[in-house]
Amino acid sequence: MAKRTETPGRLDDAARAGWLYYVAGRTQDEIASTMGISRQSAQRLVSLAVAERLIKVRLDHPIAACLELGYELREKFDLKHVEIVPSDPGASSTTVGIAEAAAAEIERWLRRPDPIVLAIGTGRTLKAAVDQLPTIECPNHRIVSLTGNITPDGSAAYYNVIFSMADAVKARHFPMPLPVLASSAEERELLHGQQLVRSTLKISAQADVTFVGIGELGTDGPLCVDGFLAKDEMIELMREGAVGEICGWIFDGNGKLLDNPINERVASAPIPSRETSTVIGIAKGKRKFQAIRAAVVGRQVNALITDEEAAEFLLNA
Amino acid sequence: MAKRTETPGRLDDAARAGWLYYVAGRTQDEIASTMGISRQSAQRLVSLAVAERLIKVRLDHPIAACLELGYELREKFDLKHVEIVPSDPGASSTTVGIAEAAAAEIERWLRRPDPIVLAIGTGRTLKAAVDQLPTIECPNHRIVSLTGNITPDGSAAYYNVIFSMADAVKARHFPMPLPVLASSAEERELLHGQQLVRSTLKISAQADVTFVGIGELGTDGPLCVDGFLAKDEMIELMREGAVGEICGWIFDGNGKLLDNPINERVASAPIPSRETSTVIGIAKGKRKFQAIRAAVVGRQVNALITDEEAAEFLLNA
DNA sequence: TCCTCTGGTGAGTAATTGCTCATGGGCAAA
DNA sequence: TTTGCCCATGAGCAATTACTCACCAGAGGA
Repeated sequence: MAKRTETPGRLDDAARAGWLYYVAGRTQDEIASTMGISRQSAQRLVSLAVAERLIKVRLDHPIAACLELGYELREKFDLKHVEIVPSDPGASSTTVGIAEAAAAEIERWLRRPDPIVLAIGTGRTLKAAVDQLPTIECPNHRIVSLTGNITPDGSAAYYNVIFSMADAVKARHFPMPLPVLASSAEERELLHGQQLVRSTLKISAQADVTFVGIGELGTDGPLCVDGFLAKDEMIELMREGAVGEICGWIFDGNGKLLDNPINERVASAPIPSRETSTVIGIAKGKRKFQAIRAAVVGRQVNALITDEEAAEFLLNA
Repeated sequence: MAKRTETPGRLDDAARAGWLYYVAGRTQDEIASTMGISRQSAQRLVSLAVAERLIKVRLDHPIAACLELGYELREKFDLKHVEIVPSDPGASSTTVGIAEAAAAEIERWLRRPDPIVLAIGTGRTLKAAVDQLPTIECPNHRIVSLTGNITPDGSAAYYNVIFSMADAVKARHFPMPLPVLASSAEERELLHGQQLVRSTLKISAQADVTFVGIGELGTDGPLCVDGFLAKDEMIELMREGAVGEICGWIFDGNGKLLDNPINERVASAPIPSRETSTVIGIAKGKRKFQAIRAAVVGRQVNALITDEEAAEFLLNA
């Protein structure tokens, strides 16, 4: 709140100093001498001009809107990191743009000198992101997959991204030698009891950063298309309120994991702690709006890479 | 001139860094670590953002002294609009400050919802102002150049600002496909008789608002430097009493257009009516004092954007 | 193929800016 | 008038930013 008793001329001086500093580009020393005051006073006037919002800065570039949205999202949902890429209204692709952004973010983590554990989920978006990665040598890091790499028919899952990642990144990789869905809760326990799986699960729990795609449900969503769930199972799930999934873990509109037989069969590692690590959800596109919102409000993720369109939805929803 | 070949992502990065620095108020160190680059690179991106004019700074406070001067000028010379910016005693630039103010004024006009015709002259000051414009969409407005865009040597005139304007502002633009000076009065008539030119001239006569630079004469003034007039022609003109020019139209100390062969060759459109529209002159600097005074007293303009120094001269002259 | 040139990088350093603290003047209340 | 408070001031110092230099990688031409 501006002081009522503010000397009337003082704001004027602040404006003048701010003008000389920001518009005319003089140093505070020069301002001090032309205004006949000490350097410190000039500094104070300049910062007063800023504090009183006399100085308006704006950025004339499309990115500005994205940064703005990102900032608001970070505040609203208490996220650790948000990245918004411009929407391309015409494009129907669910990966263009965010794949590059996600790749850049993955790369930033991998370039860290201190050893980290990077966990990674699955899905088309992540695959596209990983395909954007340059070759990097980072022998200190460990990369672990959260999801199994065996499909119901026994073949390797195409969208299991850890192998694509291994092509580009020279680091120790830990795939998950499991199907995505076990046939029963008991089978899952059995599988998770295996020595190899247990150690991989243990590593995944230590992840410093996790990249996951956020999947929408629906009979033409990835879980159905890729044959993990039958159509009637999907319909039943949606009737129970399910709106999205991460690594196979199905959650409702509030982002709570569903308490139902499917989730008991999910063989993926649990999503690493959102308390102690960064879990970055990656998704865009109208069909995923509800899933993204649920994942964020239910704190299945604590960081987000998405596009303008989805960001606006999240802010207004 | 910005490199066309600028790596496309680089300006994006610069914008991002600039936003983080100026809008979000982060330090360059923080920016460096969030963007995964070195501190020096972050600094470079920030300064690139400034250099490429992605960052627009504006002072949103009427400085009392300037307001006062503006009011007195408006009264004394019966002007429709006066804007005074602070003087920077040290600076030799003839554009710093008024360019931003002029850009703000142009923007105010362009943001009007009802369709207007905005006419624009030429010159370094106007160019600098237009470079400050953000991108605006205003399909309802028409923007017309008063001066030709062809130099004596046949190349496009650099300081013909309508093309810079077209980069920033999405509106219908009407350049003037003429030289600045015709070789003779007859040639001018011939040129002005062309259909295309006639329709452009007609639009310019309907201008709701006009922005023109006020040029000083002198052998190192713009008309000579840019090669429109030879030195001896200039000397002759000055002996006849010429002190300034607007769009090439040369006037004497009382602001009366000179009745001489040069003015008969000026191919620019006439300055739109000061009775029915707003014609804003933009100029500052000691060398232009006489030209500004003449333009104002002779009512070649009926509005003014200048600086404190010139305003004081006008009040005391 | 080699050379050159452009443009980017990191390091080091100088310049500039921001912060804290002790001081003192002005003003209102006692 | 005196007291006490507020806040502007200047100094010194820490943090931050800008600049220069030497070097490197890739593009393009001889």
